[in-house]
Amino acid sequence: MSTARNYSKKREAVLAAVRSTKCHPGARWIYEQVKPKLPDISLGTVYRNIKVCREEGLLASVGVVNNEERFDGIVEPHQHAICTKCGSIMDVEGVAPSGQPSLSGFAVDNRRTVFYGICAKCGGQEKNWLKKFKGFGHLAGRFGKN
Amino acid sequence: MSTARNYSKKREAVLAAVRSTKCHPGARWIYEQVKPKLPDISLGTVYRNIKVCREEGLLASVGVVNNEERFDGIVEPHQHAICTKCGSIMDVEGVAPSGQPSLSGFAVDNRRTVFYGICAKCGGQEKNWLKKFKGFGHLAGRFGKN
DNA sequence: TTAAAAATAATAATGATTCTTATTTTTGAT
DNA sequence: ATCAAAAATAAGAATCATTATTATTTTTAA
Repeated sequence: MSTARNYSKKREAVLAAVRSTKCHPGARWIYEQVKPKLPDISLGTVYRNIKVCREEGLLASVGVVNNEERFDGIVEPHQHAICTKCGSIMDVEGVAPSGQPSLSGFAVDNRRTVFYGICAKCGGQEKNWLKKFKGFGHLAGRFGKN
Repeated sequence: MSTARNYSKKREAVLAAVRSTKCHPGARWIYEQVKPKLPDISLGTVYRNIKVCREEGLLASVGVVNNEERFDGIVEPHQHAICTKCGSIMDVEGVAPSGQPSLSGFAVDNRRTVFYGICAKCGGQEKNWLKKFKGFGHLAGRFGKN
């Protein structure tokens, strides 16, 4: 039972805003983008229209960065790399990981494969987790499966 | 400047709870797990100790499901598959995606590659996004990069 | 033109997470 | 063991993204 939709200038503007950028924006960015053009739009309307457009397959969720959900107007299958330092999200051209043996029976959403890490601009080298801590040794050690 | 740590029975219990399961739990699950053994523990303490253990590299964040962050006590490199329907998180054995051309310069955190999709138990077949909507055609079409 | 359905603004509510503060534990040195 | 400084904690307030509610305005089909 597909819900009937009416025309809405604000929904059009929300979708246009997401489609206008490659930054994979969140709700607040979209709101601030549309606000100058349609000053009486409310943040709730942005959220509601994001939801509607997702239901229609016009938008896809990319992931959550800093507790904020980010979206993509390009719904063709592709992957994403998310920098956990600056929060930027980049498109990744590459093959879908369908071949992975332990994914058998799992229907991968090819629009939602995410590589987290540090982007080139932010340094891109691994963090060094090895430190010394007083009184902490008893918790370390024995990583991995027993 | 590594902060000095003192021993804490509660921190030990939090870490033990995460290490005791393969379900990749969230804060609330950990809290409910530890609560019977240490009845005066508070949820805030769970959150704080998750944070501390992450700083020490003893725990890793796996991703966010239903607005809840999920963790893993196995910090050796491996990937995860997350079912967006039931919220279950499975380990994925497979190669790291370092070879992807568009990831050059991006330091992938090999503990944080996530495949979203539908698990076998939940159906595992693709959703059909193609529907008809009244008054919505003007928003559809022209997917992908202009 | 009109009435039902859909969309909206304003605002309240929710829920996960973080912060604050007074109190309790831990620890190293005595 | 004692003591004081540093660290950890409980309780609850605060934050912040997101969702729900409700009265009002738009859209649409007849």
